[in-house]
Amino acid sequence: MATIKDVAQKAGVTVTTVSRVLNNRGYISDATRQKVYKAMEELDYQPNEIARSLYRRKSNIIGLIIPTVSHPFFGELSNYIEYYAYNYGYKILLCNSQLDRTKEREYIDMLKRHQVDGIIMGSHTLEVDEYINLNLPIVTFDRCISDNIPYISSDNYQGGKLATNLLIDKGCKKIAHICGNLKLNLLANKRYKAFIDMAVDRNIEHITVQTDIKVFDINQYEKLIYNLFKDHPDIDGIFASSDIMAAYAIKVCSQFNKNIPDDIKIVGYDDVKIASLVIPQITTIRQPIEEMGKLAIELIIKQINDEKVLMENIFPVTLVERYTA
Amino acid sequence: MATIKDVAQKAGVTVTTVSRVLNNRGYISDATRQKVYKAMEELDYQPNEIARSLYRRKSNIIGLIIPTVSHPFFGELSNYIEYYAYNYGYKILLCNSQLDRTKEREYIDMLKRHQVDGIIMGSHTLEVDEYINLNLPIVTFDRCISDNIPYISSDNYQGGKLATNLLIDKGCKKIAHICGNLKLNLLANKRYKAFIDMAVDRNIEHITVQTDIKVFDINQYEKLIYNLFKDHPDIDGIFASSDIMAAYAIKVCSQFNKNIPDDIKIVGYDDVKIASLVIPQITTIRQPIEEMGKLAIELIIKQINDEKVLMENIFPVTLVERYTA
DNA sequence: TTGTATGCGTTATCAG
DNA sequence: CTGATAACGCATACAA
Repeated sequence: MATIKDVAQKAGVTVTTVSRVLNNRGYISDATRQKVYKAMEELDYQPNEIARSLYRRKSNIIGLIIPTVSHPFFGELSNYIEYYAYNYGYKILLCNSQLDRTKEREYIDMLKRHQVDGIIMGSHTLEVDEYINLNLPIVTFDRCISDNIPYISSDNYQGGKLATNLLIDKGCKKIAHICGNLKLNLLANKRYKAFIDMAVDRNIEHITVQTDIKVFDINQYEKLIYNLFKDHPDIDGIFASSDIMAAYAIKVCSQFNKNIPDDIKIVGYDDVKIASLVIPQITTIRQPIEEMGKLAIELIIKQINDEKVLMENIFPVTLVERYTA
Repeated sequence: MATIKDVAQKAGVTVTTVSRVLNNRGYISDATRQKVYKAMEELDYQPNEIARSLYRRKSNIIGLIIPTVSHPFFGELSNYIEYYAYNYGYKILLCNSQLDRTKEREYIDMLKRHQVDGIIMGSHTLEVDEYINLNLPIVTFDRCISDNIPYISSDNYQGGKLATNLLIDKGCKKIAHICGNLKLNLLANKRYKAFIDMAVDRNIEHITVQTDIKVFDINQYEKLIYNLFKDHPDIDGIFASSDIMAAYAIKVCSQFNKNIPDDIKIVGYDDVKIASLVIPQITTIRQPIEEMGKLAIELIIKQINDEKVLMENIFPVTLVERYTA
């Protein structure tokens, strides 16, 4: 790889001059500018961003820590995050924590060593104090860590309310909520809260099942739901905390010969692509994934530029009625 | 952020010594070693990987260019790629080309500027010569670029053969193949080849529809398949070149009130998670995604270490019979 | 308009 | 066993 020195030599000038034309700083005669351009061309010169980063103390890299990009929600989110990052001149270092504590901690350290300019946290297995001492622009998804770390979420309570009320309005008498592990202190737990509130409020029999700590490990879903149906054959409504869970619920329904939506109704959450792809198409609570990804990048960049940011960023949700409820 | 200088100062030694304990090089007395450790601890020192990269001329970063991580196949693949990269001490810079020529080119340049140690190419919109001149360890998925760039693929011809023969064996009389754009010079085109060969060989009426150039843009699938069904209502077998396409085919079948597998049979490709999640569960050709991701990393690393690598890396496929055929 | 010298944080070479 | 010092590739302050 050619360096700035090679270019300088070839163009018969010093590195300073080359640097100048590279960054359009200060005055340079058109003649030398052309010479430099020519030399750069001939050598296929690309400035070394590592060296630039070192000098500027800024890498233009943002770390993204999520449970796993293979989960459709995070896959779609990551796609948008990377898209907008790139538009703003930033790059994304991808980290799949697999919701493993040790791995998440190692990733954070690794990102700091690599001098990332900020971290987007979609994985939350650590305690609050491990995050607040990071001393780095951060934005989290779905978790409120402290009052000076901005977070992004959908209006979980409202989403839970819409979903639960829909089930009840449609005549369900015994409803279940399938959700991630409530010990994880996530804002998604508000969906659970809303579920309970509505069910109690409207005096409907209800039950909740949680995943284990590895919330996004989809391999556990089927058994979880299977057992739910086995223990409670009379359930006639399900509010699943993700579309993937809802899809598994549909699958298990077919094993139990339960007819959707006649025997049992299902509402999902997220509105990922497959929600409208599977048959029956999933009635769900839509999160604006693209907007959320875009804002994550904007919040990181604002912090990098020392601009003020809103700490609480809650996006409205919408009920998308399809076939399952 | 504390630097090695700060540590040196605090420990009352020079940076040389600190660097030594950091890298376990040369002799150092246990006393000073402890002093240095203590200072590092107190300052929460993390070595600056940017500076290290500059000196070593090695970033330990691998660039990953794919169409989009939101597509389940690439989402799952990326998860494994990142997983194994991390195990080997490498990090992944994520690039979603969206199958845009300009973007792909820009990403390649960007990755070179950032001094990545290698590039994994899952997106192929450019001409051969744009790839062969980049002078960097590369491995591609599903495309043979030149005889000194290793590529990874599944046994596409065998996959196409298995799928097509299954349809015919099960009694289909008029079969269709839905695939990506054949102008893209991908190895996946061998599935098409096998489809044609088998159909001709066994004298079965057949037809093919292709996506446009943006092969992984799933928004076009539904209309494509809808039109296929409209133009050819008598199709009774479909070989889709991905499980996602297969899922869309299922969806459209329900719109046409076609019964699966009685009226029409469908075979997908990939065996991503959702193939066994949707109802009816998709009969498909399985690619070993994890192994392929793992090998991609290993091939890159071997090249980085100047070891010999196999150029052609074709994984066997297996027919997974489920419900749709 | 261009060049010289210095520093970004680290590692390696060579003395001591 | 430890310390100066140069170098990695680039960008800036200051001179000329």
